[in-house]
Amino acid sequence: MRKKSHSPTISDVAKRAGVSAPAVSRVLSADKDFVVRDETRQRIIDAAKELNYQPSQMARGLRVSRTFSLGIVTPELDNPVHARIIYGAERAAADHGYSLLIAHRSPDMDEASIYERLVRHNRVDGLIVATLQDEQTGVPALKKLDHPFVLVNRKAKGVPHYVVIDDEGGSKKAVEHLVALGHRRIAHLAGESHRYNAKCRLRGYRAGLKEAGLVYEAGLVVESGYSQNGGAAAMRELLDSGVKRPTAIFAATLLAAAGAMSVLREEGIRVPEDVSMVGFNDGSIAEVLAPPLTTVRTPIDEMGYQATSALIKHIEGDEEFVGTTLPSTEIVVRASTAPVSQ
Amino acid sequence: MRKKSHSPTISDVAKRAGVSAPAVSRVLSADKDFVVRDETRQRIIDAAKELNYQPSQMARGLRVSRTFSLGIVTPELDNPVHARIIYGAERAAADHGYSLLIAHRSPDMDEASIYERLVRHNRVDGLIVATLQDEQTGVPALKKLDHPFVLVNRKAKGVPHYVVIDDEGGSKKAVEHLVALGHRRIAHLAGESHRYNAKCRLRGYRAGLKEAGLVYEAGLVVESGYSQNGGAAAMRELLDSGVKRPTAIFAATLLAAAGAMSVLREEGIRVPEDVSMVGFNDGSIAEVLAPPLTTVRTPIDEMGYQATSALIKHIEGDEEFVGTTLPSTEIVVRASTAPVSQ
DNA sequence: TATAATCGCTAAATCGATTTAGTAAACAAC
DNA sequence: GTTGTTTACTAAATCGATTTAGCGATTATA
Repeated sequence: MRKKSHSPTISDVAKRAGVSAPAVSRVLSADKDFVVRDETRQRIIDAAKELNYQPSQMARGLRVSRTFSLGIVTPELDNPVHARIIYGAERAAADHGYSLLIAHRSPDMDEASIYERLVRHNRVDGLIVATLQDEQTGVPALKKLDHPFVLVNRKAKGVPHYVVIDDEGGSKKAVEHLVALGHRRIAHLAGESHRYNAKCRLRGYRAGLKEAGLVYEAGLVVESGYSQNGGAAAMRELLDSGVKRPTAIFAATLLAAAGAMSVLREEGIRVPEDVSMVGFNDGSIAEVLAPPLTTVRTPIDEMGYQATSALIKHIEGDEEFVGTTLPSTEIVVRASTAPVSQ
Repeated sequence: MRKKSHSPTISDVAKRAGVSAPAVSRVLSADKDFVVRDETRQRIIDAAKELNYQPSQMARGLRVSRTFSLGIVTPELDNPVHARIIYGAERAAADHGYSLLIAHRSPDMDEASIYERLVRHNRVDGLIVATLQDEQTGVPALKKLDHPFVLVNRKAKGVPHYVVIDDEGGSKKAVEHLVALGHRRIAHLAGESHRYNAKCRLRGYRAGLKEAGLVYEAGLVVESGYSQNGGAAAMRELLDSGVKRPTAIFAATLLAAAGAMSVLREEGIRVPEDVSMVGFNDGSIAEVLAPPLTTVRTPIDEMGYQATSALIKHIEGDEEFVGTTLPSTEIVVRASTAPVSQ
């Protein structure tokens, strides 16, 4: 009395249409090399529809050695940036008939073993690597698998399969925005220096300064990491460092900006009257901060979407795969930035 | 020249161990009814290890009609609450050797068709329904599938398979906290009245009032929904309504609290000096608000974990499945609550 | 010594699709 | 009228596991 009603199989459809199973298979997969009379084709299609036939991906996959599933490896599931990458990836996968399997990597877990589990155990057709932790060990591990993969949100040496946002360009825009408001002493709360995004954003910051004819001052750059606590600590460090106080700050992330603002508030330094603040990557948090935060908005979900689409194309035989940098970034001006005083 | 090196199959292992494929299968799956000499068993285990053999879930699934995968249906992937449910679900799935397939439901998508796609197309063994939208249509749709499922974060009539947090108890604690601080005019920014969680939290609010001997005043409850914009609008409505201003507010969500606080700020009403604020569900945002928000912390990821574990047990033949309400909730006191003034 | 029971395994069927090879029927060409 | 082509399909093999049925060898029982 366990299972009574199975899903209809290809033979059920074949029987109903009065043909053989292969005929059904080839008609439904629109095989060009298979010649059928229109009438037979129609019978098959009708039968499939009437039974609401869905081919078993398992049986299909067993034969063609594919699972039609992709694995996405992500740290910090509750980080909105990663959530949006997954969101984009999920849409792309669904659009192409693939399913998306998520694997969370907690910081203590071995990177390589997660990749291996997805490829060997789950047999995913491809891997979406959302934040590769360590280029030194991660990239060789990925390459050794000899399986299609794509890097999201970072590049790595010798890996042509990546999709990133324009961290550098966006950061430059942030600086330009501040410069346009008259700021000339602009600090940067930077991510950890070994991180890909951190490097790009720092580079963009420097490019912005340079273009405005401002000199880079090492004392105005403090490593904060990406977190709110890091942002707070870095802000405090900056205030205590003895350098002349900046009139504006560009933080490497939204959370770091938020953390920095809470320190400023404690110190009685007003935003934006005394100091303007810009954060990187937009998010709903930006709106509820006091004051609402000016940010650089980036196409995060688009990044997930494009990476996944490209991966699927690659899996399905499209040999060329060129890395993509999504250009569109824009400043979302809120209340945390204002013209420099006096 | 396509694929050279396949993953090792059961026959590879069998050959290497000098036995038949079934022997390998039964030894590796620790089949009690299969009698082997210890030496043969060891040869098989060694061979499997040497080849790094992983059984193909596809072949296995085809035979036993299971995919060893679960589908989780979630709205608003970038909502931290849902992210944490997924996080918990992913861990539970991994712990039991299942994989987790995520399906995002955007508000415009038909609920039933997503369930159906997961069950019919992806053939998941079970469904984790994280926020059922509409009880009237959703529950019959789920039941019609005749497939194991579990409701997370809400109950529904006639569905014994659910895991929820203690919305009511947590809300009561929020009120108790405020009462302990001397507040007697406590408002509630409520979720939409048809939502499960909203109802529970309102009930908890009323229970808290009652226990403190306070009378429920309809004018102090405003429907805000769960979002920051909703919280802001409701706050404004409350201020404009003409009722005597409350000294404390319990908001149904963290975001609603944040939105409400931004309105208070605009109006020059200080938190917590003039009004105390508590939000439901903790999250990192709480720490960066001005002031940092007192919240009710709930075991969200635990909810995802337990729901998934229970679902798997159910799939694997455990007939009994009793709904669970996770008891532990606690107040996280931050700077947004203070003793009532005068 | 013949028969039964137990041990330790294997052969073959099966799951539901795809793919390769092939075949019957209709028609054309020589 | 035989051979060759084309048309429209089908039979059988296959993917990699599990499961059912069963078989030869050894030990126990009558």
